Amino acid sequence: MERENLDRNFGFILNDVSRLMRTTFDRRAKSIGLTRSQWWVLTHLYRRDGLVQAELAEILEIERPTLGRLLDRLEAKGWLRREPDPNDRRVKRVYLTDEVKPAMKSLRRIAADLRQQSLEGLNEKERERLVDILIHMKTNLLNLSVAETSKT
Amino acid sequence: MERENLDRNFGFILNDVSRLMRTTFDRRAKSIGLTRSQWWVLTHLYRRDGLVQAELAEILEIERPTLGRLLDRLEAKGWLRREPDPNDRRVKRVYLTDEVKPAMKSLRRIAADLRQQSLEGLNEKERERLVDILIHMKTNLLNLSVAETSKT
DNA sequence: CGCTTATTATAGCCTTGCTTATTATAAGCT
DNA sequence: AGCTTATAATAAGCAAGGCTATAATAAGCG
Repeated sequence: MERENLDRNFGFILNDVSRLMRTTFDRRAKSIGLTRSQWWVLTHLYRRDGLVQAELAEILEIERPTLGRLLDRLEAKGWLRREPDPNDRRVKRVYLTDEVKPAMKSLRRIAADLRQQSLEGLNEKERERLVDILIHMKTNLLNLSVAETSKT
Repeated sequence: MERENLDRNFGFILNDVSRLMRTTFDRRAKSIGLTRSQWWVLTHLYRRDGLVQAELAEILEIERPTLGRLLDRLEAKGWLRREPDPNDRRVKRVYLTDEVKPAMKSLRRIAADLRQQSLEGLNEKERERLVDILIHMKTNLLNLSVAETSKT
């Protein structure tokens, strides 16, 4: 009979939670002048500077053009520089500027607070459980994606 | 010490899962000519036709301008009509066209399959648990949102 | 060496989020 | 009735996803 309960359609609840986390983060980080996506880029570069754009896009699991425009905005605001690779002229490597370090601290604080607040009322076991389930789902979905878009 | 484990940053895993579900749905629904967001609009109208745009936006939990443009595209493709309300000339009511019904069946199939496939390998109890946790989180986040954006 | 294939970055276009501003109309109050 | 406030829809502008196409360059191979 497949009674569809719209209120418990988990696909959309997931979507809602994801959207709320993004918008809340962005609202709080607005004064710093960065969005969550931008922060995520900086976080990865912070650990590993000088990455090639294609590598970075791969790590972040976003498309290259999407990353390209993120970098445009970040570069325009002075958070990073793109430098040509001396060995491969197709390549540009991405380096953080010195402005980044002080901002990172505030952003990590924002992220940690938000994580804490969104999980309020859930015990440690439930939190672990949640992450396990999400990782499981992600694996399922990635397998589908690979199967359906393989350009053979 | 706050060792940040990027691979288990649940905020981004959540984001990834949500994005993968959206893109997978959209890929599969492409031949019908609808996106997941558009399908979600139609689904609600299907249950309750003739809604006022502002009500519909409220139900869908999206901003009015966002809904407005969604409706533009849906109307342009002939899935619905906007009609003026006879009692309140500010208002437009939204009605589905007859093309919708047959398409809904395929879309529900796509949604159900995707739900099934993404949850593959998780038992009933875990699925219930997941939805409970997500609803809990959504409540937490909505409370934050209300507190931080109240236009007093 | 020279031709073909692969790869990097980017431009361009589409969708869906958000915000803020504007216009038309209704409702409320003195 | 007339003025003020509230509400509905939309326009305009920004961000971040996706996809396809293109130019430059590298790599592979006959």
